[in-house]
Amino acid sequence: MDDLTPLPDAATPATRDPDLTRGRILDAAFELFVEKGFAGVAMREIAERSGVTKSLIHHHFGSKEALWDATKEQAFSQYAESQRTELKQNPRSDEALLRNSVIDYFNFLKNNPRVVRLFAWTHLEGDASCGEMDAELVALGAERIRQAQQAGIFRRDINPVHVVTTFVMACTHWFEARSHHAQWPGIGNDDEFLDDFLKLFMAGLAPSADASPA
Amino acid sequence: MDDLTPLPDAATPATRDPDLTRGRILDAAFELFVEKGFAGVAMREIAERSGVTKSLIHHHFGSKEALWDATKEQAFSQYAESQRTELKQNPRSDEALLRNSVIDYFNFLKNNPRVVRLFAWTHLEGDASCGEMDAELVALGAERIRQAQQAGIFRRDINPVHVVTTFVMACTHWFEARSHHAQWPGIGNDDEFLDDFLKLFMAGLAPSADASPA
DNA sequence: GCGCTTATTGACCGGCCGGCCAGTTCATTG
DNA sequence: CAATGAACTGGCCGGCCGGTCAATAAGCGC
Repeated sequence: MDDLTPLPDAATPATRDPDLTRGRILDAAFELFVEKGFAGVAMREIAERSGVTKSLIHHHFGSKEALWDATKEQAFSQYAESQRTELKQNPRSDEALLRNSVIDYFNFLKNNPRVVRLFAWTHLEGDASCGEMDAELVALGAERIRQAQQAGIFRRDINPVHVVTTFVMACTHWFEARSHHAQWPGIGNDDEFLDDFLKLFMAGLAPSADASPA
Repeated sequence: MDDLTPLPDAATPATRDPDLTRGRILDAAFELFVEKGFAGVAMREIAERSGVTKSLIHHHFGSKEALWDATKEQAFSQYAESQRTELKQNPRSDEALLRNSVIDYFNFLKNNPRVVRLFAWTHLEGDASCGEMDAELVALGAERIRQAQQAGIFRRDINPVHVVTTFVMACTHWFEARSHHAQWPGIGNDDEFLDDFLKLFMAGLAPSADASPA
């Protein structure tokens, strides 16, 4: 039955496939929620975009809020998995690792603008679930920095969690607030900003000559 | 029927006062929009909270969108004035000025969480008006940094706009995404984070020993 | 005092909202 | 081959949405 299915594309799958239907609904919900936020999207829109009846969405997800939760959970679990693998593939703790982590995180956000927006909506909701998910990644990164501090690679008088927090927030807000600073005179593009931020960040972390160890 | 109205306090001003009415509507709209966003608020709620009829809001502002625009404009003009006076009161260009600017901006956000949320909603809308308003302030700050660079106080190989951008974004996101990182293990409170960020930031700006002038 | 303007009201509108339900189609399975 | 249950549909519901309108009441210049 799957031999020459020429156009199973947008609508009307050749055969019933609840998993695929669920996925199509989630995809449409993701796009629309990310674009307009929970309150700004109508179930009818999601139904229309996913090529499915409104009733069917309720059948699969129960309610609009449950669909929103499912949307966030799918997106965030993908995000967490992507970040975790990236973080764990290099177990060494040095300056280059941190620099590359910043670059990787920055590029992830650059390539996943919808995840950035989803974070922003979630923050405004006060939903802490995405933060809990990040806690593990941050703890991992902070531990690497702590090791580098003890090895004398980075200055010791800064909370490693705040090091991670600083670069995560600077990168995230660069993309979240793009419309805010896009027109500022003299501002550079993504790569130029990343370069300058890395200069500031890495130099700020270097052990200071006059710093007295606690 | 209106003989013994015992409580004229919150509502029912003794006499008609359209300016005060406008203000009450704007206050209620600000609180609600900031809390739930444009799409999440019903005109009926604003009417109820401000002690005014829904029709009266339309009389004064025309439409929900116009009220939203008026709300943003009022809040942002207050923000801009507050920041401008703070920035212009100290014309010198040195390390202490930048440090104090960061502290002032950080504390402004800390004391005005509703402005922070309004920025976030506005960014998600893609509305660039608040960014245009900030452009003037940023240009002013960047010029100060450029002067300090030429005086040899800061390293010269970083775009001054990116210096401002970095601290603005780190501070803003600290408050915007509080629900995200509030539960991270080992993270400090507002003042501890500000201290650590300033250490990183100021040390990162110091002229590097081995930097060759362009 | 008398109008004129305008602030203010409450009732009302068409339309859209999320959700529900009775019914139909389909795949599985015993 | 039933028949059972899940996938799926169209239509409907009560209620809320933003907005309008005619009518009233209060300030204000004359």
